[in-house]
Amino acid sequence: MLKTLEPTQETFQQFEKKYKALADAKRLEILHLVQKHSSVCVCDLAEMIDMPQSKLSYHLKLLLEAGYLTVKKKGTWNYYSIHDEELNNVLSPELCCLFRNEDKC
Amino acid sequence: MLKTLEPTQETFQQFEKKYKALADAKRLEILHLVQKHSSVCVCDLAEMIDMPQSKLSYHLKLLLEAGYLTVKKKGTWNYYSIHDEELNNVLSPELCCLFRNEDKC
DNA sequence: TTTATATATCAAAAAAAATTGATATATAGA
DNA sequence: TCTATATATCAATTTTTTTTGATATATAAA
Repeated sequence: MLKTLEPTQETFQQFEKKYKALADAKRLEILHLVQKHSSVCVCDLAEMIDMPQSKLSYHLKLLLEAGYLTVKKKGTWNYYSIHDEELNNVLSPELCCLFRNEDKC
Repeated sequence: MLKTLEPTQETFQQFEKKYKALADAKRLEILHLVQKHSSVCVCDLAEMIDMPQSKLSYHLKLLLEAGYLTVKKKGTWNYYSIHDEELNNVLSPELCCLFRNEDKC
């Protein structure tokens, strides 16, 4: 059908969560760094961004819960990567360039 | 030049502000309602969204400062409208449909 | 001029989010 | 097995954001 459905309260709440995760300079920097390195473990990232580990883990958790990151465990290390589809759903194409490597950028 | 510039701390802070403004279900609803009505005054909007006027003015201020809205004064009334360009800069095309009327939606 | 209405803003209180330091768990390597 | 490292999580504190009710300002209408 062609008709646009009226967004519900729930819709707005879902986007609130998505945007809240992006509403922090440090988390945006984290996303950018993760993108740049494709896959990074917490300790390396903590060094790059100069942030205490527990703090970083907190921010990673928010980004993860919002769907912007994925994790893979390797031994004691947790490697984080960008979840492109989720980011693309939310960000304008111009902004995606900040968080993805694309030919067109 | 073709090379992508590294984003600075300042860049991330600017986007933090942009996303913060969107990181609230009520503000998203406000944006949607303003879009739907093209141009609305505070008192009408307050009724539509069932929100005390001072609270609404607070949220309108944040959206205005983030650049997503414009105001026009007519007598005692302040009419708010969507600032499309700003929204488009930040939102994915799919999301813009929530806040704009477009042929393709 | 007086009265009523629309709006923004302010200060105080409440609520939510972020930071910190400590600790628990799991794994790798000696 | 023992030790060291990577990570997540927790409780307490601090910071930021939101809400509330009151008030000031401006305009319109009587």
